[in-house]
Amino acid sequence: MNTHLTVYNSLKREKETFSTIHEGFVGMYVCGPTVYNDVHLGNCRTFVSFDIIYRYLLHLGYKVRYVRNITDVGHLLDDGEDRMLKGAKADQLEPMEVAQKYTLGFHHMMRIFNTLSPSIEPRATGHIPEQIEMVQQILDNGYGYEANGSVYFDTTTFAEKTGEYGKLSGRIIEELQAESRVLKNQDEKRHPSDFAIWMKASSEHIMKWNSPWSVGFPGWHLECSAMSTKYLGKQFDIHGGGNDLKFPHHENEIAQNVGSCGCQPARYWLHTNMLLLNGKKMSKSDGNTISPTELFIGDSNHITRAYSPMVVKFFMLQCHYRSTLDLTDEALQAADKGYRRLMEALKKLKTMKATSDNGSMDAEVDGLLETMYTDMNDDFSTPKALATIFELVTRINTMADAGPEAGMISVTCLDRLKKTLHVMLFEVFGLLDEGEADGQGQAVHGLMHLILELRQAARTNKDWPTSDKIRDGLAALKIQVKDGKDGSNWSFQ
RNA sequence: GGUCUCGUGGCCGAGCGGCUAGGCAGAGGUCUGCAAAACCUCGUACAGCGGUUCGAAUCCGCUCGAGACCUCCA
Repeated sequence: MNTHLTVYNSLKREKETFSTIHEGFVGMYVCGPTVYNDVHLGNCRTFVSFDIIYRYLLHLGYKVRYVRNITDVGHLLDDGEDRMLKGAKADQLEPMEVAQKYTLGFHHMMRIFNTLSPSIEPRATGHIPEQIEMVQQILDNGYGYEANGSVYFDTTTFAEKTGEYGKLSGRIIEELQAESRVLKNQDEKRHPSDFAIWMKASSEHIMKWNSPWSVGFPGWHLECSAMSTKYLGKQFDIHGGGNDLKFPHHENEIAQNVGSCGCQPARYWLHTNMLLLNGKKMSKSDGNTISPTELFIGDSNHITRAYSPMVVKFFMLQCHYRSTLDLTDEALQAADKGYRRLMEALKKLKTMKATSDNGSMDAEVDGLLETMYTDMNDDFSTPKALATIFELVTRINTMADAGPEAGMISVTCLDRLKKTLHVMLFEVFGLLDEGEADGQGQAVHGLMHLILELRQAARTNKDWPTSDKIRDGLAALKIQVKDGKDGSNWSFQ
C-alpha cells in the first residue's frame, strides 16, 4: 500500500510530503465552533472534512490526538458585545446555558453526519488560567502592553523582531497599520493592527474573571494558542480550520504562540474552503443559509425535496476540501443518485461469489484499489478516490452480471476488494448505508423476500397481471423492484 | 481600494506541460414477458485575446466575469 502522503500547507502555499514530529504520532488541532447559535452546513462541511483527515491518518496507522475546541467566550461583535452574551440575551439564558444548549446541538449534528468525536474537546472558559499565563508570557517577552486594564498584542514590535507577522495570510504589516477603521477601544491600541489578548470587562459584562490586569475576559484568538499548547505541546503537526479563519484568527494565533513560546505552533496548516449556496458564501450572519435540518426535511425554498445526511455527506466528498463547493438542488439530486448507485453496488458485492483461483479482472481490480490510496494520499483527495471507486462500481456490476462461472475474480481478490472498499467508504469516509436498517428494517427485508418470491412464482406461470400488480404496488410505496438474471432484487427509491 | 483564489462539455466536479477523471442528465444498443435496474458505446469541454513551447485546460501577459479575505464567521 502506498503510504506516501502529501498535504497542502497553507503556510508554504504548496504541497509537501507529510512527516510527523514524533514517529507514528500526529497532533492535530482544529478550530471548533462558537456555540451561540445552531450549527450551519458550512461548519459541518469543515468538520466533516477534518473528520475524514483524522480517520485517514488513523487508517494509515498513526496514533492521532485530535483536539477541537469549543469557543464559549471571547468573540466580540463590532459593537463590542460578546457573542455568547448576545445569544444569552436573545434566549434569556445564562451564558453557560447557551453554550450547553448549542454544544449539545452541535454534537448531535456531528453524530448525524457520522463523524468521530475528537480526542479532546476543550472549552475556552475551562482554560482561563492557561490563557492568563500566556498573556503574561507575551508581556514578559515584550510583545504586549497594558492599557487601562486591557492587554494588547504589539504587532509592530513582533513584526520587527521576528518578521513572522502576516506570513500565513499574506498580509503586510504596514498596510494593516494604515487601516483606519474605527472600532471599540481603538484609542487604547498603539496600532490598528494590534489586537486584544485580555479585555477589561465593563460592569454589566457577565462572563469575567480575575487577572493581574483587570477583571475581564480573554481575547478570542488566545484560547486556541493556549489550549493547543496545553494538549499538543509548543509544536505539533497539523492545525486546521476554515479558510475564513486565516485572518485574523490564525495569523494572530501564530503571533501569540511565537510571542510566548518562541516557535511556530504547527508544521502544517490546513484550510477548508467555503460552502456556497447558489454561488454565494453561506454565512450565519447574512442569512444566505440553509440549515442541516432544513436540508434533511426539505424545508427550504432553496431545494425541491429532502436530502438525507449521507447524501449530503457524499455530495461534500465529491469536492476537494480546498475548493469552494456550490450547493444547488440539481447538484444534490445528482449526488443522491450517485450515492444510491454506490450503495447498490456494495450490496451486490456482499453476495458476490468467486470460484476461480485466477480472475481475469484481478489485476485491474487491484490496480484500482491501489489508485484509490494514491488518490487519498494526494492531500486527502476524496473526489479522486471516489472517481476511482466508481470505476470499481462498474467492474463490480460487470462481474455480478457475468456470474461466478465467468471466472473474472479470484477468491482472494474478491475478499480484498470487499474489505478495502468497506474500510474506505465506512471507516475512512464515515459513510453509512442508510438502506440498512435494523429492528423494523429486518422485518421489511423478510417481507420483501416473501413478496418477491410470490411475484417470481407468478412470473414463472406467466401471470403478468399479478406480477405487474406487485411491482406497481411496490413502486407506489417507493420501492423499486429490480429483475436480474438470477432473481429479483429491490431497493428504496 | 488592497490581498488572494477561481472561471472545465446541459449541471456538479477532478486536472498542476504530452497519456484528455468521475457523478448526474441525454442518445443508441445488449438483457428482459414488458418496464426498470445493470452492462456496452457515444459527447472531443476547457471564459476571451495574445505569448512561451516540438506540444498548454495546465506556464506568462492582458481583457472580461465570479468568489473569498481585509470586520464576527468553518
